[in-house]
Amino acid sequence: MSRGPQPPSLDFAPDQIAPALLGWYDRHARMLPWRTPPGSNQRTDPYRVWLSEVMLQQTTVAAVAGYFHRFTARWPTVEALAAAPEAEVMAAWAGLGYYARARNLIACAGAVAARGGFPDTRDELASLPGIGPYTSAAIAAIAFDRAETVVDGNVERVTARLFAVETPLPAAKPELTRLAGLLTPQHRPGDFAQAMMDLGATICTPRSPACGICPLLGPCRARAMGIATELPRKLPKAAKPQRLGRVWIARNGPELLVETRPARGLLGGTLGFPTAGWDGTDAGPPVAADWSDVGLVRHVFTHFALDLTVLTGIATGPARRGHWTPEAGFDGTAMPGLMRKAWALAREGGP
DNA sequence: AAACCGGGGAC
DNA sequence: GTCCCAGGTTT
Repeated sequence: MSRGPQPPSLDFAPDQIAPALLGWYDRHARMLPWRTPPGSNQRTDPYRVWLSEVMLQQTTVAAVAGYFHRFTARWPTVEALAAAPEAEVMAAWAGLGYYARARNLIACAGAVAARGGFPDTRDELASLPGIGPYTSAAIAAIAFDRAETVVDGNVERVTARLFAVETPLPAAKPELTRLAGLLTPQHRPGDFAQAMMDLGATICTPRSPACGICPLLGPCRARAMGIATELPRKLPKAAKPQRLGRVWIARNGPELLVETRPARGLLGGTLGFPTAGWDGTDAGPPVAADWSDVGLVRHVFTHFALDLTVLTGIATGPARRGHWTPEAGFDGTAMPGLMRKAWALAREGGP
């Protein structure tokens, strides 16, 4: 039988790592709203695991906690979430970013409710919208005690350092996944996955790892070599281009002109004010008005930076785009960060 | 394989 | 301010 490349000879046996890490986790696990404490036999609710893991994609515990509380208070079960109006879910997600996640969340809730609950295997989970290799392994391990290997950015960093993998990401990803698999125990795989992520978040941090208090200090090869802070190596990233655009904030008596963006693409499906010039469109004002330039909003997206000129005005004709909504009770927090900034500027300098 | 998706924290 | 971080889907 053909074998892949064998690991270099190590100073430790891979199966020694899980017991050491689990011992540390039993003492130092972070208390998180979606987590059941280590050792407790409390059942882990797959709905809460799924919701937290989707929210945590590309973001941090601190950013997610408030959203998680609001979602679970309002929609305590996946069936409740599946039954919610889409616009309410999008509004509750506003500010968290990557809005395709919210659209996939809604689609996934519908699929899970229709089949009578979450599947309990990684492959079935991975077939659901918005659930890829990371999230499927995390739910299978944490909620269903399956011995799946969970690989996120924390696990990549811990593993790269432990084994001193010097190949830059993203090319190193398959090797790091294979090495992480060598560490994954059959017993308590969910706690092990969470322990790896806690270690990466609190001790084995990107810039200033606290190696002195690390439970894996002994076996860590990068630490021994003095290159822990340099790993994982990454290919240099391209500079972000600068884009320019305009946003129009129009009033008509007590009403504001707002618009729901197309479901796909940039800020897809989110509420905001009509814009042009930065997102592939080049439309004129959405309504006739005597526009005043009240300033510039700067915002940085994943792959470009944006300077958006904010224009305010009193409508003198019918709206060509969007719809009028009463300004009284208008909730700026139902919009993404970019539109919140524009709205804040308009309230300072607008009519 | 590469491009497309926002926002927050550390420094 | 500037740098750095972080999964899934689509093409």
